[in-house]
Amino acid sequence: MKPATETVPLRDDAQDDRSQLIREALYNAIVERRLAPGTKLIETEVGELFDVSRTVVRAALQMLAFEGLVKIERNRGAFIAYPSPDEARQIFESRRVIEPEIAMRATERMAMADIDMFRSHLREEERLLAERGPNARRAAIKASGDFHLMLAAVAGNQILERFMRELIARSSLVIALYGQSGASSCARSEHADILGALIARDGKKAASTILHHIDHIEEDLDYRAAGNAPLRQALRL
Amino acid sequence: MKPATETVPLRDDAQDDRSQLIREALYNAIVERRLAPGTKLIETEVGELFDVSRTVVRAALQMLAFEGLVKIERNRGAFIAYPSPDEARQIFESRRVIEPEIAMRATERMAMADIDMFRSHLREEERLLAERGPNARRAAIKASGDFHLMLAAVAGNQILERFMRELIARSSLVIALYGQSGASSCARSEHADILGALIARDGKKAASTILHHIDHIEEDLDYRAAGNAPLRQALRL
DNA sequence: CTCGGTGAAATTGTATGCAATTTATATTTC
DNA sequence: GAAATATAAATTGCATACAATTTCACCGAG
Repeated sequence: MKPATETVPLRDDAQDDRSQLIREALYNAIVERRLAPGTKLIETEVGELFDVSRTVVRAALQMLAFEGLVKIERNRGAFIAYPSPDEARQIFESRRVIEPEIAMRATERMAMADIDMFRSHLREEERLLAERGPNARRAAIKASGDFHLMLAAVAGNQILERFMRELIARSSLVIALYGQSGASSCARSEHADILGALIARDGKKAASTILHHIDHIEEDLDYRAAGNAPLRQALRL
Repeated sequence: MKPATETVPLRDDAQDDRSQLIREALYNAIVERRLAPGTKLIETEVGELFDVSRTVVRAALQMLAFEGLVKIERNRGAFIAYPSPDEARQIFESRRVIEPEIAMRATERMAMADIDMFRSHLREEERLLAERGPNARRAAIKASGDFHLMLAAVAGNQILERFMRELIARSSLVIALYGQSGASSCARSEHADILGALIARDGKKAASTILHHIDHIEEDLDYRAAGNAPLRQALRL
Protein backbone atom coordinates (compact mmCIF):
# COMPACT_ATOMS: atom_id res chain seq x y z
CA MET A 1 0.00 0.00 0.00
CA LYS A 2 2.43 2.61 -1.17
CA PRO A 3 1.36 6.19 -1.89
CA ALA A 4 1.38 5.46 -5.60
CA THR A 5 1.91 9.02 -6.75
CA GLU A 6 3.67 11.92 -5.20
CA THR A 7 0.74 13.95 -3.94
CA VAL A 8 0.52 17.29 -5.61
CA PRO A 9 0.20 19.80 -2.78
CA LEU A 10 -3.21 21.38 -2.64
CA ARG A 11 -2.00 24.88 -2.25
CA ASP A 12 1.33 26.55 -1.88
CA ASP A 13 0.27 29.28 0.51
CA ALA A 14 -0.71 27.19 3.49
CA GLN A 15 -2.77 29.54 5.57
CA ASP A 16 -4.15 27.59 8.49
CA ASP A 17 -2.40 24.29 8.64
CA ARG A 18 -4.99 22.20 10.32
CA SER A 19 -8.16 22.92 8.42
CA GLN A 20 -6.06 22.86 5.27
CA LEU A 21 -4.82 19.43 6.25
CA ILE A 22 -8.33 18.18 6.74
CA ARG A 23 -9.36 19.69 3.47
CA GLU A 24 -6.59 17.89 1.66
CA ALA A 25 -7.39 14.60 3.34
CA LEU A 26 -11.03 14.86 2.33
CA TYR A 27 -10.06 16.06 -1.14
CA ASN A 28 -7.86 13.01 -1.64
CA ALA A 29 -10.54 10.73 -0.29
CA ILE A 30 -12.96 12.17 -2.82
CA VAL A 31 -10.58 11.89 -5.75
CA GLU A 32 -9.68 8.34 -4.81
CA ARG A 33 -13.35 7.49 -4.45
CA ARG A 34 -13.11 6.47 -0.87
CA LEU A 35 -15.91 8.89 -0.13
CA ALA A 36 -18.97 8.25 -2.22
CA PRO A 37 -21.24 11.08 -3.38
CA GLY A 38 -23.95 11.80 -0.84
CA THR A 39 -21.92 10.62 2.14
CA LYS A 40 -22.60 12.67 5.21
CA LEU A 41 -19.69 14.29 6.96
CA ILE A 42 -20.43 14.74 10.63
CA GLU A 43 -18.41 17.51 12.16
CA THR A 44 -17.68 15.88 15.48
CA GLU A 45 -16.74 12.61 13.78
CA VAL A 46 -14.26 14.25 11.46
CA GLY A 47 -13.02 16.33 14.34
CA GLU A 48 -12.28 13.31 16.51
CA LEU A 49 -10.58 11.65 13.56
CA PHE A 50 -8.14 14.53 13.24
CA ASP A 51 -8.20 15.50 16.88
CA VAL A 52 -9.44 19.03 16.39
CA SER A 53 -12.56 20.88 17.39
CA ARG A 54 -15.56 21.36 15.18
CA THR A 55 -14.42 24.89 14.47
CA VAL A 56 -11.54 23.85 12.27
CA VAL A 57 -13.48 21.00 10.68
CA ARG A 58 -16.11 23.53 9.78
CA ALA A 59 -13.56 25.71 8.02
CA ALA A 60 -12.42 22.74 5.96
CA LEU A 61 -15.97 21.76 5.05
CA GLN A 62 -16.82 25.31 4.04
CA MET A 63 -13.83 25.44 1.74
CA LEU A 64 -14.85 22.17 0.13
CA ALA A 65 -18.40 23.44 -0.18
CA PHE A 66 -17.11 26.54 -1.87
CA GLU A 67 -15.41 24.51 -4.58
CA GLY A 68 -18.45 22.33 -5.09
CA LEU A 69 -17.08 19.14 -3.61
CA VAL A 70 -19.33 19.23 -0.60
CA LYS A 71 -22.87 20.42 -0.25
CA ILE A 72 -23.78 22.11 3.01
CA GLU A 73 -27.48 22.10 3.76
CA ARG A 74 -28.55 24.42 6.49
CA ASN A 75 -29.18 22.67 9.77
CA ARG A 76 -28.68 19.34 8.04
CA GLY A 77 -24.95 19.17 7.61
CA ALA A 78 -22.32 18.56 4.99
CA PHE A 79 -22.52 15.89 2.33
CA ILE A 80 -20.15 14.83 -0.39
CA ALA A 81 -21.53 16.48 -3.48
CA TYR A 82 -23.89 14.53 -5.68
CA PRO A 83 -23.51 16.18 -9.09
CA SER A 84 -26.61 16.20 -11.23
CA PRO A 85 -26.31 15.28 -14.90
CA ASP A 86 -26.58 18.96 -15.69
CA GLU A 87 -23.77 19.85 -13.32
CA ALA A 88 -21.76 17.02 -14.79
CA ARG A 89 -22.15 18.45 -18.27
CA GLN A 90 -21.07 21.85 -17.01
CA ILE A 91 -18.03 20.35 -15.37
CA PHE A 92 -16.89 18.74 -18.60
CA GLU A 93 -17.75 21.82 -20.60
CA SER A 94 -15.56 23.81 -18.25
CA ARG A 95 -12.77 21.34 -18.71
CA ARG A 96 -13.09 21.58 -22.48
CA VAL A 97 -12.70 25.32 -22.15
CA ILE A 98 -9.72 25.32 -19.85
CA GLU A 99 -7.67 22.22 -20.54
CA PRO A 100 -6.79 22.77 -24.21
CA GLU A 101 -5.46 26.20 -23.32
CA ILE A 102 -3.53 24.70 -20.45
CA ALA A 103 -2.06 22.17 -22.84
CA MET A 104 -0.98 24.93 -25.19
CA ARG A 105 0.72 26.87 -22.45
CA ALA A 106 2.29 23.76 -20.99
CA THR A 107 3.75 23.00 -24.40
CA GLU A 108 5.49 26.35 -24.43
CA ARG A 109 6.77 26.29 -20.90
CA MET A 110 7.73 22.67 -20.47
CA ALA A 111 11.32 22.02 -19.43
CA MET A 112 13.44 18.90 -19.63
CA ALA A 113 12.82 18.04 -16.00
CA ASP A 114 9.09 18.19 -16.69
CA ILE A 115 9.40 15.65 -19.47
CA ASP A 116 11.09 13.21 -17.16
CA MET A 117 8.42 13.80 -14.55
CA PHE A 118 5.67 13.10 -17.06
CA ARG A 119 7.41 10.00 -18.34
CA SER A 120 7.83 8.46 -14.91
CA HIS A 121 4.29 9.40 -14.05
CA LEU A 122 3.00 7.63 -17.15
CA ARG A 123 4.95 4.52 -16.25
CA GLU A 124 3.39 4.63 -12.82
CA GLU A 125 -0.06 5.01 -14.34
CA GLU A 126 0.41 1.97 -16.52
CA ARG A 127 1.78 -0.06 -13.66
CA LEU A 128 -1.25 0.74 -11.51
CA LEU A 129 -3.58 -0.05 -14.36
CA ALA A 130 -2.04 -3.47 -14.71
CA GLU A 131 -2.31 -4.20 -11.01
CA ARG A 132 -5.35 -5.85 -9.43
CA GLY A 133 -7.34 -4.98 -6.37
CA PRO A 134 -9.43 -2.03 -5.24
CA ASN A 135 -6.47 -0.14 -3.83
CA ALA A 136 -4.59 -0.22 -7.09
CA ARG A 137 -7.78 0.88 -8.76
CA ARG A 138 -8.08 3.89 -6.48
CA ALA A 139 -4.46 4.75 -6.99
CA ALA A 140 -4.92 4.53 -10.74
CA ILE A 141 -7.88 6.87 -10.62
CA LYS A 142 -5.94 9.35 -8.58
CA ALA A 143 -2.90 9.10 -10.84
CA SER A 144 -5.07 9.67 -13.88
CA GLY A 145 -6.34 12.92 -12.40
CA ASP A 146 -2.88 13.90 -11.29
CA PHE A 147 -1.69 13.81 -14.86
CA HIS A 148 -4.07 16.62 -15.70
CA LEU A 149 -3.00 18.53 -12.63
CA MET A 150 0.65 18.17 -13.53
CA LEU A 151 -0.17 19.62 -16.89
CA ALA A 152 -1.81 22.56 -15.19
CA ALA A 153 1.18 23.02 -12.93
CA VAL A 154 3.57 23.11 -15.88
CA ALA A 155 1.34 25.65 -17.60
CA GLY A 156 2.36 27.99 -14.83
CA ASN A 157 -0.89 29.70 -13.98
CA GLN A 158 -1.85 29.10 -10.37
CA ILE A 159 -5.37 30.35 -10.83
CA LEU A 160 -6.14 27.99 -13.68
CA GLU A 161 -4.38 25.29 -11.71
CA ARG A 162 -6.77 25.78 -8.83
CA PHE A 163 -9.75 25.76 -11.16
CA MET A 164 -8.48 22.51 -12.60
CA ARG A 165 -8.06 20.99 -9.18
CA GLU A 166 -11.69 21.66 -8.50
CA LEU A 167 -12.77 20.32 -11.87
CA ILE A 168 -10.72 17.14 -11.54
CA ALA A 169 -12.19 16.38 -8.14
CA ARG A 170 -15.70 17.05 -9.31
CA SER A 171 -15.08 14.91 -12.37
CA SER A 172 -14.14 12.12 -10.04
CA LEU A 173 -17.51 12.40 -8.36
CA VAL A 174 -19.25 12.45 -11.73
CA ILE A 175 -17.43 9.34 -12.91
CA ALA A 176 -18.21 7.61 -9.63
CA LEU A 177 -21.87 8.34 -10.25
CA TYR A 178 -22.31 7.91 -13.97
CA GLY A 179 -19.24 5.98 -15.07
CA GLN A 180 -19.89 2.79 -16.98
CA SER A 181 -16.99 0.62 -17.87
CA GLY A 182 -14.49 2.09 -15.50
CA ALA A 183 -12.48 2.51 -18.66
CA SER A 184 -13.21 6.18 -18.22
CA SER A 185 -10.38 6.42 -15.77
CA CYS A 186 -7.95 4.57 -18.00
CA ALA A 187 -8.75 6.08 -21.37
CA ARG A 188 -6.18 3.80 -22.89
CA SER A 189 -2.93 5.53 -23.70
CA GLU A 190 -4.29 8.95 -24.45
CA HIS A 191 -2.14 10.51 -21.80
CA ALA A 192 0.85 9.22 -23.70
CA ASP A 193 -0.47 10.82 -26.89
CA ILE A 194 -0.76 14.14 -25.08
CA LEU A 195 2.76 13.87 -23.79
CA GLY A 196 3.90 13.05 -27.30
CA ALA A 197 2.45 16.29 -28.59
CA LEU A 198 4.05 18.15 -25.71
CA ILE A 199 7.47 16.75 -26.46
CA ALA A 200 7.02 17.56 -30.14
CA ARG A 201 6.25 21.12 -29.00
CA ASP A 202 3.07 20.96 -31.00
CA GLY A 203 0.66 23.05 -28.96
CA LYS A 204 -2.23 22.73 -31.38
CA LYS A 205 -1.89 18.99 -31.39
CA ALA A 206 -1.67 18.85 -27.62
CA ALA A 207 -4.79 20.95 -27.33
CA SER A 208 -6.84 18.89 -29.75
CA THR A 209 -5.60 15.63 -28.27
CA ILE A 210 -6.62 16.60 -24.77
CA LEU A 211 -9.95 17.82 -26.07
CA HIS A 212 -10.64 14.43 -27.58
CA HIS A 213 -9.45 12.82 -24.39
CA ILE A 214 -12.06 14.74 -22.42
CA ASP A 215 -14.67 13.78 -24.96
CA HIS A 216 -13.78 10.14 -24.52
CA ILE A 217 -14.05 10.37 -20.78
CA GLU A 218 -17.47 11.92 -21.02
CA GLU A 219 -18.63 9.48 -23.68
CA ASP A 220 -18.18 6.69 -21.20
CA LEU A 221 -20.76 8.23 -18.88
CA ASP A 222 -24.41 7.38 -18.77
CA TYR A 223 -26.30 10.25 -17.26
CA ARG A 224 -29.52 8.26 -17.16
CA ALA A 225 -27.95 5.85 -14.74
CA ALA A 226 -28.63 8.06 -11.76
CA GLY A 227 -27.75 4.91 -9.90
CA ASN A 228 -28.89 4.53 -6.35
CA ALA A 229 -29.41 8.21 -5.82
CA PRO A 230 -30.14 9.09 -2.19
CA LEU A 231 -33.54 10.20 -3.42
CA ARG A 232 -33.22 13.52 -1.68
CA GLN A 233 -30.57 14.36 -4.25
CA ALA A 234 -32.56 12.65 -6.97
CA LEU A 235 -35.49 14.92 -6.27
CA ARG A 236 -33.19 17.84 -5.70
CA LEU A 237 -34.67 18.85 -2.38
CA MET B 1 -27.59 57.53 -5.09
CA LYS B 2 -29.54 54.83 -6.80
CA PRO B 3 -28.25 51.26 -7.00
CA ALA B 4 -27.18 51.84 -10.58
CA THR B 5 -27.27 48.24 -11.73
CA GLU B 6 -29.39 45.33 -10.68
CA THR B 7 -27.00 43.40 -8.53
CA VAL B 8 -26.25 39.99 -9.94
CA PRO B 9 -26.81 37.58 -7.06
CA LEU B 10 -23.58 36.09 -5.87
CA ARG B 11 -24.81 32.53 -5.73
CA ASP B 12 -28.09 30.81 -6.29
CA ASP B 13 -27.72 28.21 -3.58
CA ALA B 14 -27.71 30.42 -0.53
CA GLN B 15 -26.32 28.16 2.12
CA ASP B 16 -25.81 30.18 5.25
CA ASP B 17 -27.57 33.45 4.88
CA ARG B 18 -25.56 35.63 7.13
CA SER B 19 -21.98 34.91 6.25
CA GLN B 20 -23.08 34.82 2.64
CA LEU B 21 -24.57 38.26 3.09
CA ILE B 22 -21.35 39.60 4.54
CA ARG B 23 -19.40 37.99 1.75
CA GLU B 24 -21.55 39.70 -0.85
CA ALA B 25 -21.28 43.04 0.89
CA LEU B 26 -17.50 42.80 0.98
CA TYR B 27 -17.41 41.49 -2.56
CA ASN B 28 -19.37 44.48 -3.79
CA ALA B 29 -17.22 46.84 -1.79
CA ILE B 30 -14.16 45.35 -3.46
CA VAL B 31 -15.58 45.51 -6.96
CA GLU B 32 -16.72 49.09 -6.43
CA ARG B 33 -13.30 49.98 -5.03
CA ARG B 34 -14.61 51.11 -1.73
CA LEU B 35 -12.13 48.75 -0.14
CA ALA B 36 -8.59 49.34 -1.25
CA PRO B 37 -6.07 46.51 -1.61
CA GLY B 38 -4.23 45.90 1.64
CA THR B 39 -7.03 47.17 3.85
CA LYS B 40 -7.26 45.24 7.06
CA LEU B 41 -10.57 43.64 7.93
CA ILE B 42 -10.91 43.31 11.68
CA GLU B 43 -13.28 40.57 12.66
CA THR B 44 -14.96 42.31 15.56
CA GLU B 45 -15.38 45.48 13.55
CA VAL B 46 -17.06 43.75 10.65
CA GLY B 47 -19.09 41.75 13.13
CA GLU B 48 -20.44 44.81 14.87
CA LEU B 49 -21.21 46.35 11.51
CA PHE B 50 -23.44 43.43 10.60
CA ASP B 51 -24.45 42.58 14.13
CA VAL B 52 -23.09 39.07 14.13
CA SER B 53 -20.39 37.30 16.07
CA ARG B 54 -16.87 36.80 14.84
CA THR B 55 -17.73 33.23 13.95
CA VAL B 56 -19.86 34.16 10.99
CA VAL B 57 -17.54 36.98 9.92
CA ARG B 58 -14.76 34.45 9.91
CA ALA B 59 -16.68 32.18 7.57
CA ALA B 60 -17.19 35.06 5.16
CA LEU B 61 -13.54 36.05 5.27
CA GLN B 62 -12.42 32.49 4.68
CA MET B 63 -14.62 32.25 1.61
CA LEU B 64 -13.19 35.46 0.26
CA ALA B 65 -9.70 34.23 1.01
CA PHE B 66 -10.43 31.07 -0.87
CA GLU B 67 -11.29 32.98 -4.01
CA GLY B 68 -8.24 35.17 -3.70
CA LEU B 69 -9.97 38.40 -2.79
CA VAL B 70 -8.68 38.42 0.75
CA LYS B 71 -5.41 37.30 2.16
CA ILE B 72 -5.48 35.75 5.60
CA GLU B 73 -2.18 35.81 7.40
CA ARG B 74 -1.90 33.62 10.40
CA ASN B 75 -2.28 35.50 13.66
CA ARG B 76 -2.27 38.75 11.76
CA GLY B 77 -5.71 38.84 10.26
CA ALA B 78 -7.48 39.33 6.96
CA PHE B 79 -6.51 41.92 4.37
CA ILE B 80 -7.98 42.85 1.05
CA ALA B 81 -5.76 41.10 -1.45
CA TYR B 82 -2.86 42.99 -2.92
CA PRO B 83 -2.22 41.21 -6.23
CA SER B 84 1.36 41.14 -7.38
CA PRO B 85 2.15 41.94 -10.99
CA ASP B 86 2.64 38.25 -11.56
CA GLU B 87 -0.75 37.41 -10.09
CA ALA B 88 -2.24 40.17 -12.18
CA ARG B 89 -0.84 38.65 -15.33
CA GLN B 90 -2.25 35.29 -14.36
CA ILE B 91 -5.65 36.81 -13.73
CA PHE B 92 -5.78 38.32 -17.19
CA GLU B 93 -4.39 35.19 -18.76
CA SER B 94 -7.18 33.24 -17.11
CA ARG B 95 -9.69 35.68 -18.44
CA ARG B 96 -8.28 35.33 -21.92
CA VAL B 97 -8.75 31.61 -21.62
CA ILE B 98 -12.29 31.66 -20.32
CA GLU B 99 -14.03 34.72 -21.67
CA PRO B 100 -13.79 34.07 -25.41
CA GLU B 101 -15.34 30.67 -24.86
CA ILE B 102 -18.03 32.22 -22.73
CA ALA B 103 -18.73 34.69 -25.50
CA MET B 104 -19.08 31.85 -28.00
CA ARG B 105 -21.51 30.00 -25.83
CA ALA B 106 -23.44 33.13 -24.97
CA THR B 107 -23.82 33.79 -28.67
CA GLU B 108 -25.48 30.43 -29.13
CA ARG B 109 -27.75 30.59 -26.14
CA MET B 110 -28.77 34.21 -26.10
CA ALA B 111 -32.50 34.87 -26.21
CA MET B 112 -34.45 37.99 -27.12
CA ALA B 113 -34.92 38.93 -23.49
CA ASP B 114 -31.17 38.79 -23.04
CA ILE B 115 -30.63 41.24 -25.86
CA ASP B 116 -32.94 43.72 -24.20
CA MET B 117 -31.13 43.20 -20.92
CA PHE B 118 -27.77 43.88 -22.51
CA ARG B 119 -29.07 46.94 -24.34
CA SER B 120 -30.46 48.55 -21.24
CA HIS B 121 -27.34 47.67 -19.35
CA LEU B 122 -25.19 49.35 -21.99
CA ARG B 123 -27.33 52.46 -21.80
CA GLU B 124 -26.84 52.45 -18.06
CA GLU B 125 -23.10 52.05 -18.48
CA GLU B 126 -22.87 55.04 -20.80
CA ARG B 127 -25.05 57.12 -18.54
CA LEU B 128 -22.78 56.41 -15.58
CA LEU B 129 -19.70 57.11 -17.65
CA ALA B 130 -21.08 60.53 -18.54
CA GLU B 131 -21.88 61.36 -14.95
CA ARG B 132 -19.45 63.06 -12.62
CA GLY B 133 -18.43 62.33 -9.08
CA PRO B 134 -16.80 59.42 -7.27
CA ASN B 135 -20.05 57.57 -6.71
CA ALA B 136 -20.87 57.54 -10.38
CA ARG B 137 -17.34 56.42 -11.02
CA ARG B 138 -17.72 53.50 -8.66
CA ALA B 139 -21.04 52.56 -10.16
CA ALA B 140 -19.49 52.67 -13.61
CA ILE B 141 -16.70 50.36 -12.56
CA LYS B 142 -19.18 47.92 -11.10
CA ALA B 143 -21.40 48.09 -14.17
CA SER B 144 -18.45 47.43 -16.40
CA GLY B 145 -17.68 44.24 -14.53
CA ASP B 146 -21.32 43.27 -14.46
CA PHE B 147 -21.38 43.27 -18.24
CA HIS B 148 -18.88 40.44 -18.26
CA LEU B 149 -20.81 38.61 -15.58
CA MET B 150 -24.03 38.94 -17.54
CA LEU B 151 -22.26 37.39 -20.47
CA ALA B 152 -21.20 34.51 -18.26
CA ALA B 153 -24.73 34.11 -16.98
CA VAL B 154 -26.14 33.92 -20.49
CA ALA B 155 -23.52 31.34 -21.42
CA GLY B 156 -25.34 29.07 -19.01
CA ASN B 157 -22.47 27.41 -17.20
CA GLN B 158 -22.62 28.13 -13.50
CA ILE B 159 -19.11 26.88 -12.87
CA LEU B 160 -17.52 29.17 -15.42
CA GLU B 161 -19.78 31.90 -14.12
CA ARG B 162 -18.37 31.48 -10.66
CA PHE B 163 -14.81 31.48 -12.00
CA MET B 164 -15.60 34.69 -13.82
CA ARG B 165 -17.01 36.28 -10.71
CA GLU B 166 -13.73 35.67 -8.98
CA LEU B 167 -11.69 36.92 -11.92
CA ILE B 168 -13.74 40.08 -12.29
CA ALA B 169 -13.35 40.96 -8.64
CA ARG B 170 -9.64 40.28 -8.70
CA SER B 171 -9.33 42.33 -11.88
CA SER B 172 -10.91 45.18 -10.03
CA LEU B 173 -8.19 44.97 -7.43
CA VAL B 174 -5.53 44.85 -10.12
CA ILE B 175 -6.92 47.89 -11.88
CA ALA B 176 -7.14 49.72 -8.59
CA LEU B 177 -3.45 49.01 -8.08
CA TYR B 178 -1.94 49.32 -11.51
CA GLY B 179 -4.56 51.18 -13.54
CA GLN B 180 -3.36 54.32 -15.28
CA SER B 181 -5.87 56.45 -17.08
CA GLY B 182 -8.95 55.05 -15.48
CA ALA B 183 -9.97 54.47 -19.04
CA SER B 184 -9.41 50.81 -18.27
CA SER B 185 -12.82 50.66 -16.75
CA CYS B 186 -14.50 52.38 -19.65
CA ALA B 187 -12.68 50.86 -22.59
CA ARG B 188 -14.69 53.06 -24.86
CA SER B 189 -17.57 51.31 -26.54
CA GLU B 190 -16.07 47.86 -26.76
CA HIS B 191 -18.91 46.36 -24.82
CA ALA B 192 -21.20 47.59 -27.54
CA ASP B 193 -19.01 45.91 -30.15
CA ILE B 194 -19.28 42.65 -28.26
CA LEU B 195 -23.03 42.95 -28.05
CA GLY B 196 -23.07 43.65 -31.76
CA ALA B 197 -21.32 40.39 -32.48
CA LEU B 198 -23.70 38.60 -30.16
CA ILE B 199 -26.75 39.97 -31.91
CA ALA B 200 -25.25 39.05 -35.26
CA ARG B 201 -24.86 35.54 -33.86
CA ASP B 202 -21.23 35.66 -34.84
CA GLY B 203 -19.54 33.63 -32.14
CA LYS B 204 -16.07 33.89 -33.61
CA LYS B 205 -16.36 37.63 -33.83
CA ALA B 206 -17.69 37.88 -30.28
CA ALA B 207 -14.78 35.79 -29.04
CA SER B 208 -12.12 37.80 -30.80
CA THR B 209 -13.73 41.10 -29.83
CA ILE B 210 -13.78 40.24 -26.16
CA LEU B 211 -10.23 38.99 -26.41
CA HIS B 212 -9.12 42.35 -27.73
CA HIS B 213 -11.18 44.03 -25.08
CA ILE B 214 -9.28 42.17 -22.38
CA ASP B 215 -6.01 43.07 -24.09
CA HIS B 216 -6.98 46.72 -24.02
CA ILE B 217 -7.83 46.60 -20.36
CA GLU B 218 -4.49 45.06 -19.55
CA GLU B 219 -2.61 47.44 -21.83
CA ASP B 220 -3.76 50.29 -19.68
CA LEU B 221 -1.99 48.84 -16.67
CA ASP B 222 1.47 49.71 -15.50
CA TYR B 223 2.85 46.91 -13.41
CA ARG B 224 5.89 48.95 -12.44
CA ALA B 225 3.66 51.39 -10.66
CA ALA B 226 3.49 49.30 -7.53
CA GLY B 227 2.11 52.52 -6.12
CA ASN B 228 2.18 52.99 -2.42
CA ALA B 229 2.50 49.33 -1.64
CA PRO B 230 2.09 48.58 2.07
CA LEU B 231 5.72 47.57 2.04
CA ARG B 232 4.98 44.28 3.67
CA GLN B 233 3.29 43.27 0.44
CA ALA B 234 5.97 44.97 -1.56
CA LEU B 235 8.56 42.79 0.06
CA ARG B 236 6.20 39.83 -0.10
CA LEU B 237 6.58 38.84 3.53
C1' DC C 1 -48.19 -4.22 9.15
C1' DT C 2 -48.32 0.67 8.14
C1' DC C 3 -49.06 5.33 9.32
C1' DG C 4 -48.70 9.16 12.38
C1' DG C 5 -47.15 11.16 16.37
C1' DT C 6 -44.13 11.91 20.59
C1' DG C 7 -39.90 12.40 23.04
C1' DA C 8 -34.99 11.62 23.32
C1' DA C 9 -30.60 11.77 21.08
C1' DA C 10 -27.79 13.67 17.73
C1' DT C 11 -26.29 17.40 15.06
C1' DT C 12 -25.74 21.93 13.54
C1' DG C 13 -25.45 27.37 14.02
C1' DT C 14 -23.72 30.83 16.64
C1' DA C 15 -21.86 33.26 20.56
C1' DT C 16 -18.48 33.48 23.89
C1' DG C 17 -14.25 32.54 26.70
C1' DC C 18 -9.39 31.94 26.98
C1' DA C 19 -4.67 31.36 25.56
C1' DA C 20 -1.32 32.81 22.12
C1' DT C 21 0.27 36.24 19.17
C1' DT C 22 0.70 40.58 17.34
C1' DT C 23 0.42 45.59 17.57
C1' DA C 24 0.56 49.82 19.90
C1' DT C 25 2.12 52.61 23.68
C1' DA C 26 5.02 53.96 27.28
C1' DT C 27 9.56 53.97 29.39
C1' DT C 28 14.26 53.64 29.70
C1' DT C 29 18.84 54.23 27.98
C1' DC C 30 22.31 56.30 25.42
C1' DG D 1 15.93 63.23 20.41
C1' DA D 2 16.51 58.27 18.56
C1' DA D 3 16.84 53.48 19.48
C1' DA D 4 15.83 49.78 22.33
C1' DT D 5 13.12 47.65 25.57
C1' DA D 6 9.29 46.76 28.52
C1' DT D 7 4.41 46.85 29.21
C1' DA D 8 -0.36 47.14 27.99
C1' DA D 9 -4.03 46.75 24.52
C1' DA D 10 -5.91 44.69 20.59
C1' DT D 11 -6.58 40.86 17.78
C1' DT D 12 -6.64 36.28 16.25
C1' DG D 13 -7.02 30.88 16.72
C1' DC D 14 -9.35 27.55 18.77
C1' DA D 15 -12.29 25.12 21.97
C1' DT D 16 -16.43 24.96 24.19
C1' DA D 17 -21.28 26.05 25.67
C1' DC D 18 -25.95 26.48 24.55
C1' DA D 19 -30.03 27.06 21.80
C1' DA D 20 -32.41 25.61 17.56
C1' DT D 21 -33.20 22.08 14.44
C1' DT D 22 -33.19 17.66 12.65
C1' DT D 23 -33.03 12.70 13.05
C1' DC D 24 -34.20 8.56 15.07
C1' DA D 25 -36.48 5.16 17.89
C1' DC D 26 -40.39 4.01 20.01
C1' DC D 27 -45.27 3.39 20.57
C1' DG D 28 -50.11 3.36 19.80
C1' DA D 29 -54.06 3.70 16.54
C1' DG D 30 -56.13 2.25 12.64
